[in-house]
Amino acid sequence: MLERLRDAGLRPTRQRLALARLLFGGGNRHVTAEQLHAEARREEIPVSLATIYNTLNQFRKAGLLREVVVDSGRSWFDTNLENHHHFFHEATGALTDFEAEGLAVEGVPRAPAGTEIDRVEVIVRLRDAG
Amino acid sequence: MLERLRDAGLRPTRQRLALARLLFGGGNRHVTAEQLHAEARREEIPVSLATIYNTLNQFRKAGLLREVVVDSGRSWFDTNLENHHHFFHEATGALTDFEAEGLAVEGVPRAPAGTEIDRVEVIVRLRDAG
DNA sequence: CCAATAAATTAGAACGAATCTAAACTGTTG
DNA sequence: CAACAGTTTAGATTCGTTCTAATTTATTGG
Ligand SMILES: [Mn+2]
Ligand SMILES: [Mn+2]
Ligand SMILES: [Zn+2]
Ligand SMILES: [Zn+2]
Repeated sequence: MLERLRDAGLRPTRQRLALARLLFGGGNRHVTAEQLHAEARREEIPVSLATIYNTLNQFRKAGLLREVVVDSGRSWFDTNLENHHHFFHEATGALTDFEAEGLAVEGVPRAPAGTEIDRVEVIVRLRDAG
Repeated sequence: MLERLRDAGLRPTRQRLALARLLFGGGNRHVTAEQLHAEARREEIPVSLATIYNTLNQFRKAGLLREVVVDSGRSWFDTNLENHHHFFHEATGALTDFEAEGLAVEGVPRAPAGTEIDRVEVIVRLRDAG
């Protein structure tokens, strides 16, 4: 973790180390700022909400996290940096990955003049079956 | 317009009629609540911001508008109900349509148990060329 | 037409997510 | 270890959106 932070040009402070452990210590995950803050409190890591926001944004800028926009109103952060897409279940707010391998998006038009394609994002919105 | 509102089960009030004219009177468009409110003021249509929000949400529920989520923090409403997708230019906030004809999304995995696919949304994020 | 009634609109308060401020604290360097 | 830049923090602030409760308006059936 220490290495990872240093490589990203971020001082390995207590808070950043603890949050990096929560975020990257297990498998891949999606979190909101409030969720991560609650989790830190549970683990008795003393960290303010302001620092949670600072850290998530710094990690994102450093390329350690991605942001996923599925719902206006709150931001999700994603530790999975692989090429992948998302299911989003409106009813429950559940956000899950699916691999981009096997998925083909064909026939995307040319980008408007002066711009180029940064990313093609696919969001599969789910509803309850029935 | 009157018909359209009645068919949607919405009383054709002054405000709804005026807003429907702004939204559906010309070609297709994308608006935020604040944008529509500013436009109404310019046209000297007396309508409160609360009514703008009420109306946009009622129109969306009635299927007269779609919501487009490209940025956490503000909602976009879209008068284009055809099957289409979006370019989003992060730098400028410009949101533009492209037709779904010619676009193929293949290999979308099966929906998780208990759910079914509602919509497959493609967002092409743009950056400045260079 | 005119009540009577239900529905819609409104100003302003409230809310939730996110950012900002400026003061205290901590990691790094020499 | 001293000095300094970088970081954290509580609390204030901002912004988009929703809520509240009082007023106004549309509809209906007499
Ligand atoms: Mn929403
Ligand atoms: Mn954003
Ligand atoms: Zn993901
Ligand atoms: Zn559109």
